[in-house]
Amino acid sequence: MKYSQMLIPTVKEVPADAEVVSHRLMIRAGLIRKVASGTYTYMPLGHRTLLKIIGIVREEMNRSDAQEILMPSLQPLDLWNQTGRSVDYGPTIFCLKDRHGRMNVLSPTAEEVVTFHAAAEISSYKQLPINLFQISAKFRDEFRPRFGPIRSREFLMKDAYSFHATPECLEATYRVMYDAYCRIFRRCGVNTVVVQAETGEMGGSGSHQFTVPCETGEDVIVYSEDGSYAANLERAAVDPLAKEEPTAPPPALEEVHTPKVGSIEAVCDFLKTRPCDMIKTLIYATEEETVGVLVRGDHEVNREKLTQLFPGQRIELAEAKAIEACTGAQVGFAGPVALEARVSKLIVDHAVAAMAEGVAGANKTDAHLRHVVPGRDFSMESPGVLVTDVRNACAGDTFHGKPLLFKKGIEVGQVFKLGTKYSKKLGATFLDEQGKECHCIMGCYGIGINRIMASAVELGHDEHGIIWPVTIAPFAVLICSVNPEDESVATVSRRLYQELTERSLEVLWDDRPLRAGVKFKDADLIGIPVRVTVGKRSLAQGNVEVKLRREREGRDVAVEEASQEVQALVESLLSECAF
RNA sequence: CGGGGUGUAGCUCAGUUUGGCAGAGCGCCUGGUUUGGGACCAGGAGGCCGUAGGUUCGAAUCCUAUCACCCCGACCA
Repeated sequence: MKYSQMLIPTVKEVPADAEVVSHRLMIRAGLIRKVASGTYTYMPLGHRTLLKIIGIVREEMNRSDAQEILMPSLQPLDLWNQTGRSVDYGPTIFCLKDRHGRMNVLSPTAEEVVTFHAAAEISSYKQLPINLFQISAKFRDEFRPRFGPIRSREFLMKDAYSFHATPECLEATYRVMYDAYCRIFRRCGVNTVVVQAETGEMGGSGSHQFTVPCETGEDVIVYSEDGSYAANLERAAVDPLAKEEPTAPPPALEEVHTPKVGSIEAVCDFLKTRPCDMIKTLIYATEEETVGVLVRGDHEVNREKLTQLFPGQRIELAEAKAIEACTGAQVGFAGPVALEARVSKLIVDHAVAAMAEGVAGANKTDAHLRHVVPGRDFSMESPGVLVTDVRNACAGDTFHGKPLLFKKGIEVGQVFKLGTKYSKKLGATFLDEQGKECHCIMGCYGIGINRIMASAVELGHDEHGIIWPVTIAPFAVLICSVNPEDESVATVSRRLYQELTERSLEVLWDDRPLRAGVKFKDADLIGIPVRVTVGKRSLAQGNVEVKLRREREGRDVAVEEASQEVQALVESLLSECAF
């Protein structure tokens, strides 16, 4: 392909709305353009990279005996109502009404539709297991699209769904998918960390998340230094803290007047104390009960851990009105003392149970209590009270005695064991060998195609531009003709282009009649792994210059040997991404 | 959804405080000189100042509404 004929709109200056490095470079290199918030067009170069990634994903899925299908993005809301996910997903789901008044969703994933097909087409254990996948546009009405293609409202996802007769069979396919994912990310040239993950609104019993560690990521990975433990923050467990032994018997409760001082920070300021000396009391509500949750002032409640304690229920922070009704005080003054009687359950985090004493709200507007002693001033043993782990891990925590470390990352893939959640709701059953009707056991497996692309840029770039892994680069080789009007340069360039193309290499030929500097800057920006520079200067010695994008210096190679040499280079780059 | 910010040329942004000819750099077009790391000279095209109302002799500038986009937050009581 000739550069002069291709739409590669590189820019020197970055549009103001690009924040993170991958977003900036993808715009500067002319890979993408924004259409509206969270929606992007992939320009020719960017599209080629998407196709490369899709190709690798497709190959590995096929190799794993998954079968490709294509389901509609437009799906009846009714199916989503049947599984209850129209509610679980909430406002993140794109919903639209057609001219007949029917409600439709723009698919964020496809468990409902694929299970609908399984219900219709699968009737015998002899048809199982089966693994179906598609690569298609997905839609999420994100409350806040950001980081360019990393969190967009429309994106490309590979989603696979497997159906099984037995848990062992699911286990086997789960393993196969897990291995396929390792190969896919390795072949795409992005390093991933695999962590235990929560299943969120997908439901199910087990999950692993594939995360690319980098600063831009929105996910937090928690791990121990020796690698024996890794989980995402939603799931990361912590050891209970050691019980603080008071030096002296704690004084009696003391009420202090704290007018309009509601937040942890304000109370600390006002009472000259520290967040870690406070007991934070949060009031949650499910459909039928009110729940009190106690964490230390410097800790955060972990929503997933809390949700686990109330299976089958939605648990949300209570509304201000409900909080006032429950505590008898304005928001900001809830506290554990005498709270047990006002809530149906009281969840106490281990770290609170370990405190010798603390400061807490007094359940009375504009008042706090000092010297609140867990166990003395509120029970930790009665039936309505549960002492457990409900907070996020944080710096200083350990698990199994090993210090926990934290790293940000971009989630690029996740595998789930779903179980029978969807097959039960949608009636996907089969007859087993005994003729007994059973529900299909399911797994599902997702990969964010655009996120692989963005992650690769996050991992592979320098101050001049992108450095693509050869496997997903838009082209493997760039021929840069620095004096294209010179006859010998034109001839040698054309010859090299032909030779390399005949060797099945994908070549972009920069034939533009521009100054060398401009062309080199563009070359660095778009990040093609191998650059062959053809110019009068080296041609005088019968040479061209061959340079890797990731290396500073190139070297001269005789024209006759150039294509052979370049092919060898490309192959050695390819072997770095082989598994 | 809450808070903050920004909408002026394809891009980055001045001009708005204090109302008075629509600006700069980059990019684009033409001609010339250059030609291995974003060249130089000369000429040129390009904007209903987000949109709709209002105030005024006069509005990019002041007022009102509205839309879009960006940032922070959205469990820290």
